[in-house]
Amino acid sequence: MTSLERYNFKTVENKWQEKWIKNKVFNSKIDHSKEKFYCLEMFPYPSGKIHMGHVRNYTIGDVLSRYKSLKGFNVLHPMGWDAFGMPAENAARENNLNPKDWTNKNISTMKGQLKKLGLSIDWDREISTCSEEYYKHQQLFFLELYEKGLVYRKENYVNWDPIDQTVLANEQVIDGRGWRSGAVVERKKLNQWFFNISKFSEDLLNSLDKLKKWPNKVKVMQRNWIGKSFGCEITFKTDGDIPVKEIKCYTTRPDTLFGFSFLALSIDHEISKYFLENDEFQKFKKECSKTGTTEEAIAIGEKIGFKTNLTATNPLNPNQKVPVFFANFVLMDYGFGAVFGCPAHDQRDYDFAKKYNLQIKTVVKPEEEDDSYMVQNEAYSGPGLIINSEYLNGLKVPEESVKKTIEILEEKKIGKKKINFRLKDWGVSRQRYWGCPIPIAYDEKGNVVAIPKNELPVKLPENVNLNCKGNPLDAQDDWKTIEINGKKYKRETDTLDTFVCSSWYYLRFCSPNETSYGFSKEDIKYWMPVDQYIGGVEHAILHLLYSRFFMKALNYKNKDFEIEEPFEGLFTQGMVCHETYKDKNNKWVSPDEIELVENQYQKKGEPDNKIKVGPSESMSKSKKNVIDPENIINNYGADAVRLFILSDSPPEKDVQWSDQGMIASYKFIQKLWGLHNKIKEEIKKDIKVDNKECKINKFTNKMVKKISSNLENFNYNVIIANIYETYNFFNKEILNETDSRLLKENYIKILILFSPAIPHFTSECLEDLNVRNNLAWPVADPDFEEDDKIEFVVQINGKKRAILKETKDIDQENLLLKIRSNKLSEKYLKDKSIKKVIFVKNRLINLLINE
RNA sequence: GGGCGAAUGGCGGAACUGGUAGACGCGUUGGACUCAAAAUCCAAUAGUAGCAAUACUGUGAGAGUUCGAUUCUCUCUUUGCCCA
Repeated sequence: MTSLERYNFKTVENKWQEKWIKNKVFNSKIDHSKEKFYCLEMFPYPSGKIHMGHVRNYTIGDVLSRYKSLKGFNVLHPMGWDAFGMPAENAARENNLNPKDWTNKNISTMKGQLKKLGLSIDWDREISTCSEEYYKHQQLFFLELYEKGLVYRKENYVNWDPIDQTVLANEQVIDGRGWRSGAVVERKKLNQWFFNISKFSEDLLNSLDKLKKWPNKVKVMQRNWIGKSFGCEITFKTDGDIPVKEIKCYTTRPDTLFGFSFLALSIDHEISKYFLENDEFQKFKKECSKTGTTEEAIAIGEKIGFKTNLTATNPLNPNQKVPVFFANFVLMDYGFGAVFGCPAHDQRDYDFAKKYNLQIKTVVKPEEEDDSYMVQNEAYSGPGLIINSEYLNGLKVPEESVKKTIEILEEKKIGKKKINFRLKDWGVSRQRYWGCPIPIAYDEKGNVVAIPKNELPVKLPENVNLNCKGNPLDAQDDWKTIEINGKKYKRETDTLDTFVCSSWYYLRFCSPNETSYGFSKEDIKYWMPVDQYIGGVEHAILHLLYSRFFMKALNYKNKDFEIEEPFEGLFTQGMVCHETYKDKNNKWVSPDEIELVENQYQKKGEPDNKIKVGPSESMSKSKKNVIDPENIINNYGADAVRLFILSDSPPEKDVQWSDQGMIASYKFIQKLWGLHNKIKEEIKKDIKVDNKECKINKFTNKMVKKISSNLENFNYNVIIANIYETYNFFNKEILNETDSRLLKENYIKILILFSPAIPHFTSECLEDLNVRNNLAWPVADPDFEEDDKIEFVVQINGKKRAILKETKDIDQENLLLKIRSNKLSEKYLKDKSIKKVIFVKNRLINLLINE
């Protein structure tokens, strides 16, 4: 390529991508002489094509990986596919395909697209969760956890779609209806497999403190999710027409016990067995099943109750007897499925009490109110003092009151202190075909038997009819029926939640080819934990919590497994957003269907179809505000795309897609190429200039420091600004006579500094200068760190009045002398006395004078 | 309702542990090149006043600490996310 040609990104990028793959540049192996760095981005679901979110995620990870490699780390940077899941099953059903074929086709498309981005990935470690080589190990883990007692089966409520005969995930229920069938979703009880994640609640909570390199935001979310609460277990004495003498309940507010006005039970509470024959109760139960299973649905939905003939006695006030209800807002899996209602100080209880005309007694007042304070139109749940509660009166809410009341209850042997967690066990059963089969079978009586380990994997049958109702595996009689030791069994037909697959994939990357087990001890000992994990904040809770649980579960009763936390560092990147467009019919329109005519968007070729511009939102297919990365890469090149996606916003924040910004990045690469050729010409001239004050050395050293620190702190947008700054500097500096050797030396350093962001371009330039091997991250040279002259800010009474360029390390007296001999003095200091001088070395001087 | 964050030019954003606010980019304006346009290059670009030097105002609002606050503290407003 001659210097006059434009930079041909297609040729250059292709050339380097092929070279990198051919020479296995990014392949990693254990090397104990080097410090390792495991960089992992959340692996993609192979939905068809990559989207801009992927581009951003993987560019961020790639910049980091390349930087760490240049710093001398032994970097592991793998990629794989979260390949099981619903979309494959749906797409296969619609197009009459096999989910496996659909998935594999997508994987190959997306792999090609990722390669075009020039990512420094060790593709030899590629894994796919839908492959038998992967999921057989997962089945073994399942059995191991089962043996350790961390997996169990129980009946649980699910969202049931009566038309499709299938279980729906919460997000598949839209306005109470199935997303596909439109049928009103029911609550149904099904036998499901559970991972006992709640066993580790305390541990999952406490070890969050050890995760120093996690964003605080995510830790807070996980803490809230785990939801540790200090409360009290109280036993209420009951009377009535059924043989129940006491009911246990859990509360975090025992201090409001004098405001007790009803007891509410879950419809699944054990005493519901006395109401099996009661038609009214059955009707009520049906009514309850109409509200979804999510906490949100319960919170928003109307609170309804069913009054029993039982009464409960207030343990602190035996004269008070209150009614007992079944209520739809009480969940069986929180506490004991029973709560005591104190309407004055809990909004939910307040709404319920209003509806059923129950007593509302105020027992907490805000500090500034007097004792006659009464709760009016809404519950008061803030801090204050206890009132109307005999011996509890005057206690500070909540610091003293909760603790003190628990002590009293414990003394009276009515209740005891209890710690409760909101975190529930993880239901992993899914009634679907395209997932990892659960390695379990049942005998005729329904007894559970584990599939013998030597018969793993339990493979998914290949040719199934996906168009049947319910789980397709259920209809596979020949697959279902098996024989173990001559006895007949029926297989479990549920498959595992795909979150299980992604809970341990980072281990598999350490030993992708290990056949006997999911990973080898030696491999994970070297590579784990993941030093930097990068992905969307939308996984802040589930995926990250499940992965953390999986490590704890593998660790449990296993001395060999030494890893406690999978992800040492976490970075959550923001989304890629774009304006949304609607046409005159209020239909979403994609950005490439519109054109700008006289400052007004219209649909291409339809001048009367004006487009309404909506707010910028995260790119999504449903709103059509997507930009296809492949087109963009083809038009502008991977380096330009990488440059743009990094440049406009800090990586943790959302970024606005901008066509103009994209074009600017493309043009900038061209400008850089022009500069490269100018520099090359300069170097050829072999100029010798003896100049110790060489600006170029100072500048480069400053950039080494800046870019290194910006890389360390994920200030990737600032790095791009640094690159522009560097361009501006060299473009000017090149006009001056510069020593050729120094120019070359510094320019090579600069190219290395640029290389994490725009690797194809810099590789080409370095090769063009005959620089080939042993590239290492430059180190700032202390000789050139600072200028000899420093700009001092001169403030008079705190206001900036001038900037003086003076020698470094000048002291206060000498600087004052300089100021006195300056015209400044005439203007501001004449006839004034200096009261005080504030002197900050090598930075600023502030003179306080009398006005 | 509770928790965690955010607010800086026309726009995206920068500013080390309190020390020159607005780096860098986009956009806009003017100029060069061109028959013309595109592309490219050069210059200007927080606001107000001024020919200018310069002065004053200015980091959501209000207070406070300080010689000095975008940065620290308090109150408020708006807004995002999570939980209820």
